[in-house]
Amino acid sequence: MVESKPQTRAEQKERTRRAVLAAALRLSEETGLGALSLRQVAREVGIVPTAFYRHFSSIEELGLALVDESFESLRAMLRDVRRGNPAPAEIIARSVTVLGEHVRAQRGHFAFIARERASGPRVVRDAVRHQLELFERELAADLARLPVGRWSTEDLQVLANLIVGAVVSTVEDLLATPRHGQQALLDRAQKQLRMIVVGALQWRSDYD
Amino acid sequence: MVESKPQTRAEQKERTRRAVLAAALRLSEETGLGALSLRQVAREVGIVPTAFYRHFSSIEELGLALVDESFESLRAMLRDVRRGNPAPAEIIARSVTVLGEHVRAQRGHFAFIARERASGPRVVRDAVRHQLELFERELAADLARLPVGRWSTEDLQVLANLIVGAVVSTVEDLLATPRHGQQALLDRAQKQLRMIVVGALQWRSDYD
DNA sequence: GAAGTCAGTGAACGGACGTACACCCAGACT
DNA sequence: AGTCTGGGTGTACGTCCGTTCACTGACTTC
Repeated sequence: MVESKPQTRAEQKERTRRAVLAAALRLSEETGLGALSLRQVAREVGIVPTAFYRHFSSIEELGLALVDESFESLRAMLRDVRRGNPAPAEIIARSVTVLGEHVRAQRGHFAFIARERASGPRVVRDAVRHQLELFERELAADLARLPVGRWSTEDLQVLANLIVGAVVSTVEDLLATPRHGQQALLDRAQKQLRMIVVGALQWRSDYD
Repeated sequence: MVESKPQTRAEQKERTRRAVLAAALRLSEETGLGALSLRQVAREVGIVPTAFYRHFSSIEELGLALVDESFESLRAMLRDVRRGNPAPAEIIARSVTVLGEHVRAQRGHFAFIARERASGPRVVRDAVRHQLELFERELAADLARLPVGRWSTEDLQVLANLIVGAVVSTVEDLLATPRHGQQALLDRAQKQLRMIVVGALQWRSDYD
């Protein structure tokens, strides 16, 4: 591997590192990270197997880097939703639209999270679950800022967990569905989120 | 392998077949089915690798058998919920309790579904997703029979999908949580299901 | 411009894998 | 009783794997 004009050495290293991450993301979509071999990744990138060690000491460590990368995509999505300060009534519709766009644009990252959350090497799986938990808390904080409803902290957590679960489930379905069927799934998700919010609002006054 | 007193030949074969399935279920909980080797399974069962072929022609085919087995567990759970004709107001509480019991008793099957739904070999993953879809429809039919609410067929599907998603998500959390923390997850699931149902009931009158 | 650093090379290893094949021998069939 | 059937055995193969080691040569440092 030499790959065109590297300029500085650090720059070239970073370029290869990114190529390794991209290759691993692509290949693991077919087999899962746990069944991915260091040699496959090296072959895909066009380097010799031993060169892999210049960047990561194992597939697991590479996996942890992919967790970081993938959750950066997820947070970018949240930022994209918040951008433009949508009115409360529009938040759900906007969120679902943005979700569809980001899943299409960053398919690999979303697929990685959905997959490795349930099946990766233990350390990777735990990292994904931990990050998802943080993400849930972040969402709960966002919900707390809404001018509608006055939920208790605990109810907010439960609600955020329910929403994240529904979204992850939607993402999994999106990933398994050809382009032309995806809008129907997004419409369904919108309906579900509305149901959840309506239920949560009612909940407070009726059962709490 | 010869294993004590076989009696008839078919009986002995069935016994080995079950041992193979059990071993594969146990081992795949650590690595995922996609990273499971035929030799590992054979070693665990105590037979020579080539004897594996007397029962399955590949790990994938074994996986499909595990899909059947696992969904049989899932349906047994549904039957267990229905048994005793719980009053509408108790259905959620009873369902959640039964869920907890069955996840504990058939941990392997539930873990298999949760895992391979997102990560298995393609044919296995598709089989799991297909079975889950059938299960959703079955649940929708159950919901339609309830004396509360009058949902449209489409809304029933959407609602069933939301419920199944929430339950699967709960199962995944249960599987990652030590015994003493599981009741809290079940309580949370109960709250979430109540929110969903309240929302769905409200939904019909407000938005449909 | 000499010395040093380090991403990438290439050969080699021991081990695990899927699968082919010839074989064995206890239960089933006639 | 004699033959057949088929689950399980044992050996052997070619391939892929992770990891070791000594190396090279372009960029960096002084």
